[in-house]
Amino acid sequence: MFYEVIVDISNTEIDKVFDYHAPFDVEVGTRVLVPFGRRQVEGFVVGKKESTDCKYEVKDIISKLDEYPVIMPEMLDLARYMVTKNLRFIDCLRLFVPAKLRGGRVKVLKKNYLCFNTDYTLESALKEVKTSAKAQRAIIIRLQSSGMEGETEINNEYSPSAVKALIEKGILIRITQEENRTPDSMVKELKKVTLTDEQRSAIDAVNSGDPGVYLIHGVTGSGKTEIYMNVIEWALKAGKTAIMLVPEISLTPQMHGIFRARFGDMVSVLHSGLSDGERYDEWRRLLLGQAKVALGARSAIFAPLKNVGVIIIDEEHDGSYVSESNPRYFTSEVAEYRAKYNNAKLILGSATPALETYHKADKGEYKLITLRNRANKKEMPQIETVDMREEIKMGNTGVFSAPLLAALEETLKEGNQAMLFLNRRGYASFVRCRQCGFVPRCPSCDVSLTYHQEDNTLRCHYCGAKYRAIQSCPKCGYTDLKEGKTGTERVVDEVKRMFPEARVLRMDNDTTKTKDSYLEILSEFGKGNADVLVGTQMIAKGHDFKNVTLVGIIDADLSLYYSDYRSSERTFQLITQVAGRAGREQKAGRVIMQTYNPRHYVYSFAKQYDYEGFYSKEINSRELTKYPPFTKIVRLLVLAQEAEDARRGAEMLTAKLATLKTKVKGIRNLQKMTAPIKRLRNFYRYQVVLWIDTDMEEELMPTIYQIANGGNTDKVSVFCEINPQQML
DNA sequence: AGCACGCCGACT
DNA sequence: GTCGGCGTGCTC
Repeated sequence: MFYEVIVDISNTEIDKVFDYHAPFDVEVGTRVLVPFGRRQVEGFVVGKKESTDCKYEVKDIISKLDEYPVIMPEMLDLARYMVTKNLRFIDCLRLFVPAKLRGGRVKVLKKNYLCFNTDYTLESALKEVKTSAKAQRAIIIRLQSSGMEGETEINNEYSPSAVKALIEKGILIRITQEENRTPDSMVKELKKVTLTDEQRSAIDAVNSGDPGVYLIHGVTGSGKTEIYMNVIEWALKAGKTAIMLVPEISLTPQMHGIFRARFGDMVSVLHSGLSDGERYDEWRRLLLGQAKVALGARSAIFAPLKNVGVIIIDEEHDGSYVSESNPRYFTSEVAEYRAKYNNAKLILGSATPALETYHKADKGEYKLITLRNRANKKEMPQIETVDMREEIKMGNTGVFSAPLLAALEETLKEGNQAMLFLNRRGYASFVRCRQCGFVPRCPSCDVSLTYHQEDNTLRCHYCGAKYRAIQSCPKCGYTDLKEGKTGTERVVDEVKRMFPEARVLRMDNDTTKTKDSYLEILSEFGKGNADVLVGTQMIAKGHDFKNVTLVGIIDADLSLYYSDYRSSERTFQLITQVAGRAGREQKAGRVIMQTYNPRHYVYSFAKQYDYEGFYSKEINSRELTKYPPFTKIVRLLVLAQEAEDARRGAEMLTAKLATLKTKVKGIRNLQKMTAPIKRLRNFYRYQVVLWIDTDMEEELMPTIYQIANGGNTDKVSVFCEINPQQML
């Protein structure tokens, strides 16, 4: 037999099938050790055949590395599909398998058990040991009744020597079993919930419906999680399995707890916080069918489950579902592929669906289920806008408007909590000399540096470089420096200045460097050990604090100013999400939103929680301007150390694409320009952007990828993205 | 990716 | 004279 092997080396040149021979049988999907050039490497068997047309000398596989295939046929097909999206085969395979497995680093946790030998009865066993051997007699009595217990437990309770003696006599038998390391979760009580009519009919619609894609559009607090769990239950009852995806940040211990309480050992949790060992164990439980529900972030879409009945993507619009680097993939595309393969249902849930998703539901490609009411019947908090231009006219140039300040004071007086949201970290976005206008910039990037007060540094938010803050202008020596736009640090400062007795916590990229720190901050706040939580984006998501009665949005316009076709959509989603943090339980909440642009349509729709209204306005303008979902934007990013190389690379690509544009139909527009950030980490950046008809993607992309990849040289690298999340 | 082959500079 | 610099080419 001949075998097709993909070697475990992530390099485009080598990312192809190599034929090997083996005197023994190897199943497709197994990892093997093969001779490769003058060395030995690991590889994956992806095919099997009777003969080979290989012109080289075909070498023999050295050995199998797994007892059973670790990649199922479905996943091999998936990898072949992903290869058409310009991904390397090996990078896909690596996604499917825990890192622990590769490089022969698998260590299975083993545990010894002691078992009473049933050839003996209690009496006959006791006869074998002297009456003076108290420990041995006690162990016999204990094990005879319990049958089997952990060796370490018995050793600790009695004595290892007694155990050893009993094993030697043959009264006890030692059994070694493989153990799974189970990640900790807060085990929640299984709450009996009564479903609302809306939830009931949503569940019925999904469970009695055909395979396909369902969009559950439900306001925050409409009880989507309950719906998901019911649908999963239904899949399990039908003998199928389920995948549940949530944004990385919402994978809190509470979330595991809810699922563990409902599904017990059937769930396997996969997320970035797991140790290699834990991840491997959870993965293996899925592969071996010991667990049937995979709960996790983005990468859990690759869970090794057979016979998937339902895939759920919660908070479908969340940006974390698009992988930005290395193997770039869209979770939703992979999910649709797997759902189709398994004839399963794909459920997308969100309070603010991505415009493209809602558009598909609108066209009838997806089945739309709408939940208009919160499960607990509570009203959504009132959103008030404050016109910051008026504040300035009245002489208030501070961070907080008068209404927000008053609301903050009231909240603190009543002993409630407040959340202040500002999507900009640091203290001030830049510093500028008032005399000569000098602004410190990053030496390796084309951006200005952000001032961080906590360690008195100037930092580049793009490459991470840190410099000592300046006291005076290095150009003219003037010491009066103006600070740029306010960041979270400054907001904390201001709150402390205005309310010295208030306890303030800050949550942003700078305060959550370790993987657990964000959970720590949230739990501190949840326990009531702080009155105000100031934070970026990351405080916006799915955490319920019952004492939060005020949410302040410091600068609502921030996400509106990005020159990005999605900026309105993002702003709408962000406001809705942040607003949802106020008044989750008994207490009523209010939201105060500061803006310089109060008449922008995003705000009027967001205030009314009118997603449909926003959608129809926005979709119209997308249609007029021919932006997604009416086209796909393809961006080729060209990077080089020398500006001239990057420019020439972009020029060459533009020429080729322009020729293509004249030959095929479906390319609407083509532009070459410098990237919005002209230089990053010492690389000059140019981009070629093209707008292609949505239905032409499959036809055009292979050629476009080919052109893009052809632009790579020893000096120039080209990256190709479809509908990039943000164009830096 | 790695590892070897290969063809030019300053050293015991 | 050699040791070693990293360019380039190949891997079933």
